[in-house]
Amino acid sequence: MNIYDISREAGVSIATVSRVLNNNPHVSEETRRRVLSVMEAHSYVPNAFARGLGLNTMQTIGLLCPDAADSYLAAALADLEHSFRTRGYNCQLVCTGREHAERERGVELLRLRHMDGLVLMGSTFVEETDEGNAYIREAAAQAPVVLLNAAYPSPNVYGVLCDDTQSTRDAVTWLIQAGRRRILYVYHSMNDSGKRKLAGYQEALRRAGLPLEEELLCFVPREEADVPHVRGRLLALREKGLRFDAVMASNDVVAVGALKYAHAAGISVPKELAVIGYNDSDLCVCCEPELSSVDGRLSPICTQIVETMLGVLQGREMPQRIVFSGNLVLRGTTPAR
Amino acid sequence: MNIYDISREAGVSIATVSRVLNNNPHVSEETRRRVLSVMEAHSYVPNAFARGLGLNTMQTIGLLCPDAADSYLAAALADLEHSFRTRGYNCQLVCTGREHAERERGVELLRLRHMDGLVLMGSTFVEETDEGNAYIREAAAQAPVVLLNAAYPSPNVYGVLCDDTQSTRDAVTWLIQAGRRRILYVYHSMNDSGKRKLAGYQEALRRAGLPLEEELLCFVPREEADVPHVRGRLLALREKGLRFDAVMASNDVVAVGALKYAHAAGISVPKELAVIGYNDSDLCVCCEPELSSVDGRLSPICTQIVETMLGVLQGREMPQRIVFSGNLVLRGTTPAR
DNA sequence: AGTTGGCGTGTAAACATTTTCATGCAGAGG
DNA sequence: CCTCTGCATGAAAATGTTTACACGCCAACT
Repeated sequence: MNIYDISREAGVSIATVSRVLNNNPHVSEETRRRVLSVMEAHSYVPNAFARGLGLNTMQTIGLLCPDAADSYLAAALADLEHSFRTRGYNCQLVCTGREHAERERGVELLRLRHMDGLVLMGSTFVEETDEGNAYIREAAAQAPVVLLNAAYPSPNVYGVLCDDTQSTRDAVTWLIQAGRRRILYVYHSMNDSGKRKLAGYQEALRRAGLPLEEELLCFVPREEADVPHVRGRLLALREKGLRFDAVMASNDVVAVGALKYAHAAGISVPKELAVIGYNDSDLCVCCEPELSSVDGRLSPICTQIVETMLGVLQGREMPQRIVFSGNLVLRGTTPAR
Repeated sequence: MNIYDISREAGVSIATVSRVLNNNPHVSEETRRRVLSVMEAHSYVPNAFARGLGLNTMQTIGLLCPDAADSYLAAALADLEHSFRTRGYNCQLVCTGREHAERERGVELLRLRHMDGLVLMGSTFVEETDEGNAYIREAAAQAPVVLLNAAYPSPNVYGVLCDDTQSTRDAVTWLIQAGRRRILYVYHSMNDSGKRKLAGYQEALRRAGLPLEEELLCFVPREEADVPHVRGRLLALREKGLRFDAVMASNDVVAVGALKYAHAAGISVPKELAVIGYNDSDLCVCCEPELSSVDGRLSPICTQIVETMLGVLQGREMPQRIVFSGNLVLRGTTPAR
């Protein structure tokens, strides 16, 4: 069943059928009805590929996700896909992993499958050097690129993000005002977002007039950023005599590791140790006590990503960088004040 | 840049260029090299839509996911996408939600976007009645449909699943052998998989000669299948005087709710209350004590789904139903024996 | 020497749309 | 009555591939 069969049966030309298909107003009501009824009768669906060839688009957005199993990114995935679909776009999922080569290969699909735009999910995609980000610029030369919680100033590249510096600064400042003085910062990544968070931690201490102690910075490589590893790591630090009365974590999983550490070491939370996570994920409410965390505003970020992408695709001028401010969500792992 | 430009510049016909593109062996080494170098020079990429039109496929699989934010499905998503991509297929993500109409609309995209196959992620998709599953049969008339952890006997529909009955039976039997007699079954869904799990619970009791007590079946509607709701629900049951020494849960989140209940009620786990979850998700190791759970074999299931799909697409005969048996993973919420 | 077969290559049709331009017709205005 | 305008419609070109078929050439048989 193609447009010719329909046109023949309806006694019109294929141009008219096409017009009906595309809701072109230059068709008489009667003709439109006749054509539609023939389509209905054969439950005709236009060929997507031919349409793509003619229009040079199949209304597809590529969602590049370093790890769909990560709860933060999974939530973003669900949100983005749903919003794009209700706006008439479908999403191609590409789980790239975090290696440069993998990400580059993922971006390649933009060209190979001729997508209309790309969403790079997470600041994993943005590297330190300009050469490292060459692949983003190349992609942006083909179609608009929108970054989730990251920014990279370059033509046709847009960033929608949470002000991680402010959020982390606020959280750490809260801890300081609650009387904590030795705040361990446990972080799992030094990508764009990771750096912004660290800066926030440092700013908070500086503003409070506290010293920046090197030994209170605890880096955990991403592969070891799981609960048992973090727990073990903190236990080891304690063994070595390090003392701290609060933990600021770069994500919720790491924070849970800190809670586990406290439990293992017989340290009471939040009395002896306060803990704040990041992302306000489902995990928080599963903890005992429930985990205080920073809400990274994922939902408004996703909404804005879709808005930005569609705006650019419609030729509108869009801001290249949109920042939301995070909120501290207090629960059981921070003391009452 | 199209195939004509390349052919002109390389001094060959478009057929030859196409042959080079498709690794057709009927091209002399010299010609192939010349064509390739011209392509390279212009960094030519064949038009995906035209190719789709010619070949009647764009090597795309539709992944229909009721909820990408669900950790079980998110893990499956990552696994499936990666496997399909390494096998040359790309994935279209569609987050359908669990409503019948939404799912039906998702399946519609199979036709509209001309995908090569559909993976329905979760037994949510399979309904009780044959009329309810009409949309699956219609989809299967267009392209192969593979169900994740569900089965529906119909032509061109394939199911890859975990033997939930056996797994649940084993887990409950373990609890019985550990001396527990009043085992509360908390479940959040009565779809295909949910029913199989419940059957396993009942079988275990029957085989052990224990009575099936209606009051020990605790159904929690899906919308309330989160930690605080389950916790509240169990507290209410306790208020009403119900006593139980173990909880078998239909997923890990529900199990965490039971742990929270125990904590709130001052009940010690696993001494006074044993808890077993389902799916062996990341959550397990975040609990205190760590959650014992049933490994639903998601990874081998995903691998097999891809295998089945590709097999069918290559015209091979594939089994319509493949079952893996689950494993009980014992951690801290079950007593030592 | 003539036939056969295989291989490299080219021609042209097929794939199913969209879109531009032309055409015919009806009604309005001079 | 003629012209002009606007609208419904159609013819044909354009989109960029794949592929069936034909052709010519050379080597290997008969």
